[in-house]
Amino acid sequence: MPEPSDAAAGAAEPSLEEQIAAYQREFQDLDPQVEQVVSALQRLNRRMNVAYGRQTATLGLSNAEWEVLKALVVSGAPYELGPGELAKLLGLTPAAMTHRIDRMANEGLVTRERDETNRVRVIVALTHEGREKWLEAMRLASVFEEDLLQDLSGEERQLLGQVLTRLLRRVEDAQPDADGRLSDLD
Amino acid sequence: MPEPSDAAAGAAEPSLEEQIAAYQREFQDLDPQVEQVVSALQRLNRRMNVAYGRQTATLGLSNAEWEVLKALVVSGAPYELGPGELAKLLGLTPAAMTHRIDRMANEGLVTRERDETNRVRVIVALTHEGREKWLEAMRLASVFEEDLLQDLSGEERQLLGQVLTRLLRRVEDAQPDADGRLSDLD
DNA sequence: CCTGAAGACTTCAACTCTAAAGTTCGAAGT
DNA sequence: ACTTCGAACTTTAGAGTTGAAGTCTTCAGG
Repeated sequence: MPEPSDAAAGAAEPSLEEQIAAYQREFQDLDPQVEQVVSALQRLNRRMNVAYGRQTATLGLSNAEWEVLKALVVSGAPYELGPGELAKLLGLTPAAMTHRIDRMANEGLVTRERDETNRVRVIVALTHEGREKWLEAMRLASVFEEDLLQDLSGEERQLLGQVLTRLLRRVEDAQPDADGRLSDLD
Repeated sequence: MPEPSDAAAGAAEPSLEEQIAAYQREFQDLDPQVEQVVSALQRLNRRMNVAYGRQTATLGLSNAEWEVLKALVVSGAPYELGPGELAKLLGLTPAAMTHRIDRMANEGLVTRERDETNRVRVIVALTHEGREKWLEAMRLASVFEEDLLQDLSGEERQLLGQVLTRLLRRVEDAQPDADGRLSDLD
């Protein structure tokens, strides 16, 4: 048996510390404190997304579907949006949204109808089943988030929230939505 | 001229506050403090990724290519890794990495050769041009990051970095890499 | 009215990723 | 040496995305 010639075996992901050390080695004028914040933030976010993905998967929901459900719920009653609106909110092209809605309509998560008062528009509406799925996913997510922050004191949570919000404001002010479609949904 | 019948026009992305309010309206047992942290974190991260994407694009680099370059640089001299290693590090399938390397080799960012001591392995090596591209991108990124954190005091930066690192550790301990390929690279 | 322009959505072709099968090579056991 | 097994990579088929072109509808002006 050829021993796992550490091709894919030895490519352990570098720890956060190792990675930061590597950056400093390769690029001297780098503030380690800044890099610590940025790298931890990005890595944390990725791990969280993986966790969300696993959870929604247990409900038979893809991340793509989860995002559409979220957008509809956040929009509030009557939980209706057009494909174009959804595309913009999720940061997809309208074409992609057309197909995504196809699939979700087939699964009964949403309905698609033409708006009779303005026949150019199409209305995508959350079904009861779609809303239930969202609720289930939300329950899982909130447990996970609560657990994640468990070790933080109330004060730390507050501070963390405030600082992150300040940073967010700074980015948003700096990039005034330049191209129209930024975002995935939270 | 049909006036922008607010189909895609009126779908302004909800502000962070609006979104959190919407979640609470639709799902009562939600800790607003937790949600503030999580939502700000996710949104901030997305905006940052958009910013990185714009920057690397000005260098004629896709985000995909940027990630491969990062992995190679972080691996240290001689800046060589196998396709399998890269795939694992970036959280892609080996198949996807094969194609990505094809493209990057065509553009001269990396070279691909068979390892003559073990002809099963393939060695992907950073070219001089690839390293230069990485450096340019890194310069842009570090300026952006420095600017982002500009309003934070040294103390705040330190605290933020520590808290995020604690959270990261918590996630990583909880999901011991379950399926083998988690991650994009930071 | 009829025409032209612009909006909202869909269709189409090209691209990238995943999952699974296929190919090639190296290391043991016999 | 021969065979077999496993590892590393590539190839192939299918899902999902983008960008561009196309369709349908509405509205404004001649």
